[in-house]
Amino acid sequence: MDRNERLQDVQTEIPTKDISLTFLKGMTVLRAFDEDHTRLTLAEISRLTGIERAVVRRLVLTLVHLGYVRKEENRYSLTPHILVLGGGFLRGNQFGRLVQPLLEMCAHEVGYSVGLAMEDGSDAVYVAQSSLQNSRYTFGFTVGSRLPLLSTAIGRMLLAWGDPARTQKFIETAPLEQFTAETEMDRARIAASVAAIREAGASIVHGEFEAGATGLAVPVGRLGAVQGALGLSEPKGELPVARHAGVIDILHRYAAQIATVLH
Amino acid sequence: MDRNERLQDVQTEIPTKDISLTFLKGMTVLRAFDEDHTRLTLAEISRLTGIERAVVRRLVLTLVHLGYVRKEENRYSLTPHILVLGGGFLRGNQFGRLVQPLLEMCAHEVGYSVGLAMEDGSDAVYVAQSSLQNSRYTFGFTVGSRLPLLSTAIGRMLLAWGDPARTQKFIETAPLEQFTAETEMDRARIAASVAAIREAGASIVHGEFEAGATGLAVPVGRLGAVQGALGLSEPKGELPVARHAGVIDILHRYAAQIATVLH
DNA sequence: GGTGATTTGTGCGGTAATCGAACTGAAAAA
DNA sequence: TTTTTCAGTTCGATTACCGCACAAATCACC
Repeated sequence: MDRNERLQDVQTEIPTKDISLTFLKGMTVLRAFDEDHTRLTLAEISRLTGIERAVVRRLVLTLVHLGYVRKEENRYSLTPHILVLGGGFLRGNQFGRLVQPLLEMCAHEVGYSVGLAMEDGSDAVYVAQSSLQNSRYTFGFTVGSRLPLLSTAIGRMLLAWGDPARTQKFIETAPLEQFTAETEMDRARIAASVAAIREAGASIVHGEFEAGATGLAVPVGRLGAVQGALGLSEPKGELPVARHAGVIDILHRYAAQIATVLH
Repeated sequence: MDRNERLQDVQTEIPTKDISLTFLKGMTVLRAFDEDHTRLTLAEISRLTGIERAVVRRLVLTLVHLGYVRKEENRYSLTPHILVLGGGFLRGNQFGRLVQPLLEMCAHEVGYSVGLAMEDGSDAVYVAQSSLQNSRYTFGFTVGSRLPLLSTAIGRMLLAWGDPARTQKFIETAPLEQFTAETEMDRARIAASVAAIREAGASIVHGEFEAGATGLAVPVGRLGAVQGALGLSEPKGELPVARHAGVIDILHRYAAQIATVLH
């Protein structure tokens, strides 16, 4: 529901000058395909986006023509081709060749799956991720997964290490969602948490996004010019607090290496 | 050069009916950002795509407005937001939660990094990948990397397990690129190789894409309704031929599990 | 400092591409 | 059966788009 409304906005929004409305609508249609909407009819897309059905049809047909969408019966769904768009970004920034091996070594050393996220508007986005080879367990995050900035260790780390003015404004005004019983809903206390994180150079947040899970994160890049955040999630509270400092040391070491790699 | 020409084609191509030209151009602009072109000026995009510069400007501004592209000085580059598009596809198809853990376990068992690829037009596209936690080495492939169908183990596996008529036509007509000295350039022999792979239910290709590297792959899904291919690349020829059968057995076992997960 | 070749930004008139309503027909649901 | 929901098509109105042409800024080279 929340996301649908955001898609609808595109329609009614005052068109800033030099914006191509047709392209805007096309991208809106493309975004309509997400985690919860993998197979859509034209009418569904039309309702989701608020775009006229005949228009949706032509835009979707364009996507089919380009190979991003396939038609099966009368439902449309994304093809793997959509991944190529992001693939160029990943390899162009050396994620595949240089960053990924560092993440793997880091994960091996700390004993937990680690991930690298970058800021993206009002979210953090996973850009790389390692995993544990002997565990059936996974959070289900992938490259391209989004995390809320206000309620996760990685998110607050990005806020703490980013532009102070922007961060302050974000904490004061950004929408705040209650994910778990423990999600902090008091903006002043979030601001205090972020300040403490900036002081410490590391972020620890417990149970505010996934119940029971603890997140640890460190910054990648210089204060005020943050490039991303390196972090891990530990599901069950089995990581003793006494080991936190050691894990963060390891993360810091790899974060420094990653920072040099990301030119 | 090769890719640029492909982008140009979009312009001159006869517009099939019910295709939105503006959206088509917009997507062409978005595709102009790839591995080799991470930071582009408007004029460069215009040359790359063959689209009028003023038009490019409006389309790029639209992408900036949507957060997919950022401007720094007078160059434009992709933001991590581009990954969100593919993220919906990945999680919607259960790659994060169900497929990834299987890949990790498989990699642990065979001792090599394994990858899952799906067919995408005239290429194979990596949709998931495990990794080796104790090695600095990496091929540099990421999710969204493309592999040629004709010259790789994974690619030929997809051809062998796919629709026979389409496969035959593809082998006869698809462009054929010489990647290494060992790349097979004789279409008849490629057809024979694919036929043998179909017979064997597994694919082994040596040095035709990356010099010295051996690829092994098995199909995911039923013959004629292939969903993907599970494979690994072994860089140095250190995997003795005697172990191939054992590795392929393991891959088959995991491929079966992955097939059931991808509904 | 000057000159020529880059850029990006902008205004505007013509037009072609887009829109959107209305209708058909088919399929699914009640 | 009726009712609803869907995709596809047609066509006239219009508006959003195109693309030229000019201006201004930047850079390189001499």
